[in-house]
Amino acid sequence: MDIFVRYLEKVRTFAPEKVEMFSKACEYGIRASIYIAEKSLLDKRVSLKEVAQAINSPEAYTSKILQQLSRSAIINSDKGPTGGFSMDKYMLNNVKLSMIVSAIDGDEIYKGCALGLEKCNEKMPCPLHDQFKSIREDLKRMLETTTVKSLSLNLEKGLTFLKR
Amino acid sequence: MDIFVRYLEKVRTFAPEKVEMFSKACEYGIRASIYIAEKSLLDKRVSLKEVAQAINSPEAYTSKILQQLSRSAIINSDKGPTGGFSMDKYMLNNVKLSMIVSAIDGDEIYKGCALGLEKCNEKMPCPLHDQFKSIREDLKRMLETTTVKSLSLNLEKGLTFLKR
DNA sequence: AAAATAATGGATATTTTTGTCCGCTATTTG
DNA sequence: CAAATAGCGGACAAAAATATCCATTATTTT
Ligand code: FES
Ligand code: FES
Repeated sequence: MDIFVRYLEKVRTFAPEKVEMFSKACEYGIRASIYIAEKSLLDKRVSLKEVAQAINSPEAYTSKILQQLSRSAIINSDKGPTGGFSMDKYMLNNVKLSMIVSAIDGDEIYKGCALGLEKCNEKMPCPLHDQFKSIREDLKRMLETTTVKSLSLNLEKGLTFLKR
Repeated sequence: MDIFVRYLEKVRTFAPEKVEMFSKACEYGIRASIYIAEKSLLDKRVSLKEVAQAINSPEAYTSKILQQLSRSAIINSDKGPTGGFSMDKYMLNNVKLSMIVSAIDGDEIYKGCALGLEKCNEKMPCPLHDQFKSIREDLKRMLETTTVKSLSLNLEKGLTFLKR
């Protein structure tokens, strides 16, 4: 079976280069939020440049994503010297990953059909519906129960990394 | 919280339109395989046109995907009159979804990091690694244990649908 | 008030993915 | 062997996602 997969590797001339669970924008958004949260725990604001360096993301693109998170009231942004991005106490204690994902990728991840049919639909399920449902629910539950704060605490302890 | 999400809906001016677990190519590939398998169970070959209609996909694009599956030896293709696509007995009984996904999307879905770091890595895990791992493993197990045949049998029974 | 700083918003560019077109090859039928 | 059929392969086109540029706005410091 591993041989089979290796064989496919060579033959795969067509199709996507990368396929990930979240969009790049969302990945940057989550990583940035965790970094901002970590610094906010120490009452520090961070500039766009700092964020982009910390999470190893393109600066200008990251700017767009932070704007989106700011508009969604998940993070604060302040202009001018001493300005930058931060997360206030309330958000620090309450923001779940699901909010960031919703703010950037929308709720397709929850409502979408595994096989791309127009919305997941119990009444006319696609062939993969049953098998997919529980996985999607696990993912949803995970995103809805995981706080950004808990992730930033692990980061601070040096247990996890935002870039390599 | 529901109000929060609805609020985001409006504010969401930036970012991806659709974010799905598999690429479109892979979705078409899986749906096509299930359809071809269903017909092959009745010893019928199907043309590209039939497949595209059955799964409601763009014909020319579907052609590319079927070529890929054919090169990967998952389905057979025959030229000329009476030609078309089919799945032989062996494949019919042995093809798992994971093989189709590997053939089209590659194995990024198994190896990739949830937050987009260069490959998932136990030694230097991203902040979401632990939470993500079990979900990814569930997904992997599901794909590796689900046969195309079983899905096509449910389809034949009218329990599931390839288009709406 | 002027200068410096940092985010913002809009336009634009690049890359990737998705989708199309069309002449070619192989196969079957008559 | 000619005609019809059906997939193949390469080039091309459109759409979406990702990424960049730069002038502007808001804020702070001097
Ligand atoms: S209908 Fe496809 S996942 Fe529910
Ligand atoms: S390192 Fe990110 S998922 Fe394993």
